[in-house]
Amino acid sequence: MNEEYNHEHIESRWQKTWQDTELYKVDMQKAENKLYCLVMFIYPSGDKLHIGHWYNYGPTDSWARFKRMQGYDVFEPMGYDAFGLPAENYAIQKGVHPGKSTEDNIQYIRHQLKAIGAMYDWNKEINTSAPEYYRWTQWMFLQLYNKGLAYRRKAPVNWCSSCATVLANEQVVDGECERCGTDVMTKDLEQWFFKITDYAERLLEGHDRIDWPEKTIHMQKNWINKSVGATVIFNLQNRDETISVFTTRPDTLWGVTYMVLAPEHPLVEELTIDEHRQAVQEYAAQARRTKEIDRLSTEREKTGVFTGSYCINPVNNEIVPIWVADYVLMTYGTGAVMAVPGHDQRDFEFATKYGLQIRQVISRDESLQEEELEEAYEDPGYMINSDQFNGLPSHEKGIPAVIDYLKEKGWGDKKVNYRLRDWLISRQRYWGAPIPVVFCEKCGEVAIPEEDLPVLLPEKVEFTGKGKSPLGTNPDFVNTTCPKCQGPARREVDTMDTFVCSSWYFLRFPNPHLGDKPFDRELVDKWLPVDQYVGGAEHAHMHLLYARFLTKALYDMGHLNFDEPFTRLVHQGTITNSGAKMSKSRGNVVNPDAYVQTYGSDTFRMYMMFMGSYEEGGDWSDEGIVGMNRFLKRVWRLVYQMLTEPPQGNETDKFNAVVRQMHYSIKYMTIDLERFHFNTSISRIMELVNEMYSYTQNVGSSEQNKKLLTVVGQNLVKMLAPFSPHLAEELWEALGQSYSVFNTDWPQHDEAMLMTDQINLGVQVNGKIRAQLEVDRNADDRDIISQALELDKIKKHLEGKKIVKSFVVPQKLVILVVK
RNA sequence: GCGAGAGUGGCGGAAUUGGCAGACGCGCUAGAUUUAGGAUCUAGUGUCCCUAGGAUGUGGGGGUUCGAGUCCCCCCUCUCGCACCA
Repeated sequence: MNEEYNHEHIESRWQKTWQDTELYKVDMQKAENKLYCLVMFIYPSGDKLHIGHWYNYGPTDSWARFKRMQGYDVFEPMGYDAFGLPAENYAIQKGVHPGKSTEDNIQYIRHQLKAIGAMYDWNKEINTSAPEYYRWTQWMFLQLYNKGLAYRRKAPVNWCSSCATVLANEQVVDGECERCGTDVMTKDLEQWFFKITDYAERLLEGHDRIDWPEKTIHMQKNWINKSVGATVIFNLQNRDETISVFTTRPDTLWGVTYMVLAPEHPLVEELTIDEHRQAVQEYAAQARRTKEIDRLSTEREKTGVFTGSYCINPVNNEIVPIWVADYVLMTYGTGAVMAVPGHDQRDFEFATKYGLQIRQVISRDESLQEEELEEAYEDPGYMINSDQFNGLPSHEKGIPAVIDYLKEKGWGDKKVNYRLRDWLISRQRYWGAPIPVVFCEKCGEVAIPEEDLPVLLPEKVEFTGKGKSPLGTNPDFVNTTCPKCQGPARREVDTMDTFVCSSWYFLRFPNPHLGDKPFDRELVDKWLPVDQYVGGAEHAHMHLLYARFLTKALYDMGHLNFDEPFTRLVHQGTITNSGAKMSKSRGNVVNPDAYVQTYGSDTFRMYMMFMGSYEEGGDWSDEGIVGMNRFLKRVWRLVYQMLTEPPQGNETDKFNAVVRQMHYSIKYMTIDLERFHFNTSISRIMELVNEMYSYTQNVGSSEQNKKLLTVVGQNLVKMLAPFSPHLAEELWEALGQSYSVFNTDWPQHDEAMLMTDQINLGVQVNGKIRAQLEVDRNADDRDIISQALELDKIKKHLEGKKIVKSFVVPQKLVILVVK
C-alpha cells in the first residue's frame, strides 16, 4: 500500500476492474430481492455533464450501493433521452446532421458518466433516438390510437415562434415556452393529442398509493384541478339553439344577470347582431392576438363587449344578455359562463364596470336579509330570491337540491370538470419519432400496422426552423402507399414530443435490446414498478404526469400488472451559482471535470453530498472541497498506519469509546442514508474516524486492541464504500479482504453497545443549566435528584429559596424549579 | 393576489417527541513538526464582561411552559409553486 492517497490511479483502476468483472451486471431473471433504482436519464443537449447531473447521479448511486450492501439485487441503468430540439437547432446552425451530433455527444457523455464510477449496467443502455427504441415509442402511439386515446383535432394550440413548434400545456410556464422563454401565442392547427383527460380521476386516485414528496403530489393535483358542480343549459331567445355552462355554484343560479362567452366560442359569430358586429369582431381579433400570459393575468382589468343577443334563465325565465369577454377561457369547461356578480368577484368587477345588474341570492346568515354589496359575497350562506329554495343553506342543501331540480326538469345535471387538458404531442420538428400514420385519399387517416414499424426517420431533409415540418421536404418519405388499400397516401410529417419517448423508458431498461416487443412482460412485471426514482422537481407536471398516464393506459390494456410506475420518488435540489440557476445561456455553468481531475470522483461526489440537504440543494462553492479531500486522505493514512504499525495488544479500556462510536455511527448513518440525508450520514463517519485517530494517537501500537481495531477498520471501509466506492475498494483490498467490498454485508450495530455505565446529566435550575452530574445509568430519580442537590454549583443557586418542583428527564436533565 | 417552505456563528450546515443550541466540515488563532512552503498533528474558536464564573444568543415583537430553534399570535425578508379554471 502506498503511503499517499492517489485518486487518479485508484479510480481508473477500479473502474476498469468493475467493468472487466461486470460487477454491476444484474441477473435479471434470477434476482430474488430486486430493487430498481432509477435516475432520470440524461438529455444530451450539448452542454455535456454539469454539476446538476453529478448532483443527481452521484448521490443516487451512493444510495443504490448502500442498498446493494444491504442485500438487494440493485438494478441501476442509464441512458440517453436523445431526441429533441437542441440537436436539431445545432444542425440548422452548423450543418451537422442531428444523428451525428447526438452520437458524438453521447460518446463524450458516456465517458463522463463512467468517471462518476456509478453502478450502471452498461449492457442496458438506452438511446431513444435509435430505431430499435423509437420503433416502440411508435408502438405506444398505436396502442393508444387503437383505444381511441390518440386522436387528431383542429384546436387552438400553443405556439412557440422561437422553437417553431406547438407545445403541450404543460410545457407553457407563465405564458412562456418552458424551454426557451419565448412568449407563447395561440394558433389554430390540426394536431395529435393523447387523451390524458380520460385518466384525470385515476391520476388523482393513484396519489394515495405512492410515496412521493407531498409538494409534487400537490402540484399534480392542482394541475389536474378537479372541480365538482353542474352543467346548466340556457335556451337562446328567439332561437332553437342552447348554451350550456359549467358552474360550481348552481345554488346561485337565480343571481345570473348576464352570460359570458369566450371570444373563441363557436356561437359568438352567430349570436352577434349587426349593430354590434364590428365591435365584437374587433374584440375577438384582439383577444386572439393577446399573449397567453397577458390573457391569463389576474391583474388586468376585465374587458368585454355585448353581442346584442339574449338567453333565458331556465329557473326564472329571465332574459339574460350575452356578452363576450376574454376572462372566459374557451379551453376550460364549455367556454361559456353564467355570470353571478353578487357572488363571484370576477363577475362583480365586470358588472360594475359595464353597469350590469348585481343581484344577491345568498345571504350571510339566517336572517335572509339583503345587504349593500361592496364586493361579491363568495362564502356559503342561505339562499334568497330563489323561489322555492329560499332559506336553504347554500352548500350543504342548496347545491344538491338545485342539481336535482335541474335534472328533473332536464335543464342540467351534475358535472365534474378538470383543468387538465389533453396532451398535445405533435411537433413540427425533425429530431423526434415520426408519428406512424398516413393519410390516404380513399381511406383517410390510417395507422401503420405494428409489424411495419418502425417508420424510419429519413436522413435527408431540409432544416428550415421556420415551422414547416422538415419531414415534409423529403418526397420519398411523404409519398407512400396506404397500408389498407395500397393506393397512394401521404405520411404524417410531424414528429412526437420527446416526452413521449421518456414516458415509457423505464419499461425498456430491463430488456433494452428486445427485438420483437417493447418489453418482456414477465421481466417487467418482476422488476417494476421502479422502487426509487430520483430527478428534478421541475418535471412534476410534465414527465411525471405523462409517465403515470401511459403506465395506467398500458395497465388497462393488459400490458402491465401495475399502474403506478414510480413507487418512491425523491427530488434532488438545485445547485445554483451565486444564487442563479446554472445554464448555458447565462454562461455560469460550473464544469465538474476540473474538480474530478484535481480531487477525484470520490472527493467530488462526497463533497456534493456533504454540502447540505440533498432535497434542498444550494449555492455552489468549492470552498470546502479541500476538507473532503483531506478527510479521505485522513482515512487513507489511518489504514496505512494500521498496516505499517499494526496493533498488537488487547487494550479495551480506552477502546470502549471507539467501539461505542462505531455502533453509534453505524446506527445513525444508516438511518440517514436510507432517507437521502447524505450530509449527516457522512458526519457520522467523520466522527468515527476522529475517535479512531484519538485512540491511535493516545495508545501505542503494541497495546492497541488488534482484534477490535481490525473489525472497526473493516466496518469503516464498508461505511465509506457507498460514498467513495473507488477508495473503499482499494482500502478493502489493502486490508487483505477479497474483492469486492460491494459484495459484503452492510455493518450492523448493537443497541446494547451504545450504552455507557455512567451517564452525564445537565442540572437545570429554573430553566438554566448550572452544573453537570455524572450518575450510574440505572440510578433512580430520587437518588439523582439528591445527588444534584449536593453539588456546590447547585447549592449556590438554591440559597434562600424553596424547591417547588424537581424531576429527571431520562438520560438528559435534572430539573429543579425554585422560588 | 393565493398556497407551501425557509430565515441558526465569519461560511456550508446539525439538532426523534418541546429537554444541555451550534454536531460535522470550511475558515481563523495558537502551539508542535518541517531548511522553507505545503502537508500533518494538538488545542482553541457564537457574542459580550472576562477570573473562577456570569450575562446574552436560533429574522423582529408578543405569548404558553420549569424549559421554546422546535408550539401559538402578529410583523419583516427570501425561495418555490399556482395565478381570471367559472
